[in-house]
Amino acid sequence: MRPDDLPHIKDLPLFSEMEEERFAQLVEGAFLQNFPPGVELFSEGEPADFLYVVTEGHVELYASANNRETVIGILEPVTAFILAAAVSDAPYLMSARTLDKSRLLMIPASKFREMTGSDSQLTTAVLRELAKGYRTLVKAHKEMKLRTALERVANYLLRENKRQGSAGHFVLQHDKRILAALLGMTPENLSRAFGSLQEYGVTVEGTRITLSKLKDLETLAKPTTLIDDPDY
Amino acid sequence: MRPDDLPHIKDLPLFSEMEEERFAQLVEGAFLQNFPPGVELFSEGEPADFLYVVTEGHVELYASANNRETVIGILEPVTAFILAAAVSDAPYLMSARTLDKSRLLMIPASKFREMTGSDSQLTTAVLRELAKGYRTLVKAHKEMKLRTALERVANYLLRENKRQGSAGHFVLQHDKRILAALLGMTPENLSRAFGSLQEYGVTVEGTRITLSKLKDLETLAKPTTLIDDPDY
DNA sequence: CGTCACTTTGATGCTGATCAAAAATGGTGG
DNA sequence: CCACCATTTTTGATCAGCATCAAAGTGACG
Repeated sequence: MRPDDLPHIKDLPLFSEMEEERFAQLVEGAFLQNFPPGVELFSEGEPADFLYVVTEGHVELYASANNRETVIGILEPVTAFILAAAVSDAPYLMSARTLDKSRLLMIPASKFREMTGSDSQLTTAVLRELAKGYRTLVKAHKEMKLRTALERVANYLLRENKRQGSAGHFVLQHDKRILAALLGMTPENLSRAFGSLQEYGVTVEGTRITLSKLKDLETLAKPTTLIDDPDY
Repeated sequence: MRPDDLPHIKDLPLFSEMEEERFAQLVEGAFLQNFPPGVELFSEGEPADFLYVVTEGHVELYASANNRETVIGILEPVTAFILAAAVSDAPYLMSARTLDKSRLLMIPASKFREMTGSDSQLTTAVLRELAKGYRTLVKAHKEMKLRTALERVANYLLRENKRQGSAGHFVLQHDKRILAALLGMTPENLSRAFGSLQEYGVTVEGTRITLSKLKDLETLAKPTTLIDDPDY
């Protein structure tokens, strides 16, 4: 691991409160590794050997059953993931693959569990982080059960617009195929959804999105802080 | 609060490791209260003032948007709920109501947060409990995105059969209306799903269920530990 | 024993999946 | 830099799954 990566990682909410010495201890058995796009990091059902942190690139969490596959979430820097499995010493419930060229910190789960047992700063930070992750997942679950596919697309566009500076135009961060799975629909359906949203001022040119009738789109989407606000 | 309730509660995984004195401190500001069925305990969007523990009865966690309502989970004794909101000092993302006559421990969230900051036994226990809750939710989310309504019903029946002793017959624990919402479908559809499952050996007489062709039902349902095993 | 909520049944229509194929895009090697 | 290939995206046609609306049947409880 490059020494100049460390400060960057130490700044994570997860580690920032730890004593330097404790942090050094945690990280000494860890790897910081580069991956090309499309690499499978782990597969659901495997024992959770590592806790991961994305520091560059993007990671897709996905799950399969019955010949179907769906995306549970997409992680951007800087985010720790698979915390619950690592804490519980249980099998991964999701698989993970890199979407882009990515840089990941891999902390052996046994070491991590050992340290969460003894370092209360760390335990508290992990608890906060996991609580945040839990709430994110509740929102995703609510969205899935309470909204139609078209509403999910509309709200996704509104969230992404806000996230990229509320300029009224932005760039899709992922392939439409992956976006479709994240939104719980087929690529064909997503394409048609974009078509239907034209009358609500949505223009799609490749990955470039323009929202020209925000009001109308919001009337359709009916966003709510209790699903759409990432800080809530 | 009745003094003889305390030992019962102290036995919760959440509290069992705490020192007696700390536990007394936590519980001194708490209420242990009886509720009739159908009482709304709190509503999504409200600040999380209490952490709850069901000690008797059943509690339904539900959420609304757009005139739609869905059930996120149903809790039985003895379970702490709404941990993430209490930890995060954030608004509830779900509403809760009693389904039966119920007995609930209500711990002021501020007190709870205060103590998780200072008692590392408690912090660790909360972390474990929350990690378990997170994994339960991941399973629910996967089920929702990866299975059809009929498959969800079939798998629910298999899980419930196992939970009630694998006798091949058992009793539905909730109104079919509520069960339908939990499974992400309408009551009409659940009724029809039961009809379709007759050819797989499923008999429904009121709340009494009999499974006479387990093999066939499993062939249809394709249960997997990574969704259906509560201990995984 | 009447009322109210829950459940079932039937008819119909919308939402979204599937299948097939054309069009667009992006990366690669010549 | 261009031609080619593989992949992604779009478009069209069709179908299955599930919701909705309406109404009858059932059961619990005052």
